[in-house]
Amino acid sequence: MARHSREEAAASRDRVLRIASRSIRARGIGGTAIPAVMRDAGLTHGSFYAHFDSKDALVSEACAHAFLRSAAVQEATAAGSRKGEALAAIVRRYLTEAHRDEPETGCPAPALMTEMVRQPAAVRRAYTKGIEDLLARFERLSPGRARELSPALLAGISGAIALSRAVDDPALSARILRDTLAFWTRVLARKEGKR
Amino acid sequence: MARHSREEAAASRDRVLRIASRSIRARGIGGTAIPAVMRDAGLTHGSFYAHFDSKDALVSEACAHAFLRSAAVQEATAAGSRKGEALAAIVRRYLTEAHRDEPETGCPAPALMTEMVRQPAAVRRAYTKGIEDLLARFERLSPGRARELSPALLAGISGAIALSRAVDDPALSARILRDTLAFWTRVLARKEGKR
DNA sequence: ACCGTTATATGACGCTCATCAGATAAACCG
DNA sequence: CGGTTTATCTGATGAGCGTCATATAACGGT
Repeated sequence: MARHSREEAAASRDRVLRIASRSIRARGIGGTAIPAVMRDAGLTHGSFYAHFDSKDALVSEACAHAFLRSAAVQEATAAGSRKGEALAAIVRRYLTEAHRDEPETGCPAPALMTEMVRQPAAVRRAYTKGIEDLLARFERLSPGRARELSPALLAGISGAIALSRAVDDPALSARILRDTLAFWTRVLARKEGKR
Repeated sequence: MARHSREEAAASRDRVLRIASRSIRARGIGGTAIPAVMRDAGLTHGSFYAHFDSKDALVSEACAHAFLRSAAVQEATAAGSRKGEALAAIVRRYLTEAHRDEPETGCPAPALMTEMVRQPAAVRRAYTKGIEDLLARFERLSPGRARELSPALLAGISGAIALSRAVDDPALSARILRDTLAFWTRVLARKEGKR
């Protein structure tokens, strides 16, 4: 009911941000309501504006946060794979049923793809920054000179995750993941072979 | 204010459906409001339920309608291209800035991708049917035996359109379209070469 | 000519949302 | 210790939503 200490307040803010970051991936931006986020954080809705200027400000930060977490996972995957196969390892981990079924901890790129067009400038900026970083990582890890391949790869795997979630037939959903993984694995192996 | 004739009523229903079909692609499903659709159709909100059982029923029909219109465009493109190059022609037409900038008349696959997970059964069914038909068309038009390539292709081009719309940097948006088109054109040409 | 049907319109219901105003009380700071 | 700051709560505002109840009046069939 009353005020918290600096650290407690910072922890509250962090909790709200983390919950929002998961919520926008699981329920979308439009489906993320401030009252629900605050309730999940163990607070009442009114205190929201003590921490953030607006919903847009929260969503911008939450979006950036989601990309950061996702980036950490990818870097860890890259670090745990053999030289030149890092990108293939990332793709292999990306196109799984686990990733499909857990959007709230997954990559924000496919989760927010279609909603972004209609978001205010600050939110789109955060998303674009995340996409730029993703592409830069792909280019850095590309075997051979496959720079122009990165956008097609990102579009391909994020599109596959989004589609596999959208479709209501489990067999079709699995096929989308499986065939897309097989395709890109072959493409990346060929690039690797070529040096 | 009063009743219309059978034909006029059917025309009203059709108008509502067509407007909804455009609206879900441009504004999303959550962003499509019945009052707005009815206003655009020149009616008041209350008469909506004389034509449709619920918003979900409207969205289901609108989704199916959007896939049908999009299919007609693709079939026309295929018919106007040389044998074996139909798929490449479809992709070339798909990955354009015009398609990116006109979602309301474009393919519903990228427009609704991320919202579908959270839709009721009937709506997801309509979307899945549309995706199945799309994949079947791609397989039918595939040069050589590129059947397992279709899901990766659909994910790749719909993901590219969605990403190119999401991003706020025009240069990046254009690059996503250009590089993805170049990549798939090369892939399809190789398959064609192989017979 | 009539009457049941129905495509519209008006208006209301209950809900949820983003945002803000005011009060409270604990934390911070001198 | 005293005064100020501020994290939180309660509650309100106004808007928009999907849905439905009711009324109207023209249509369609008899």
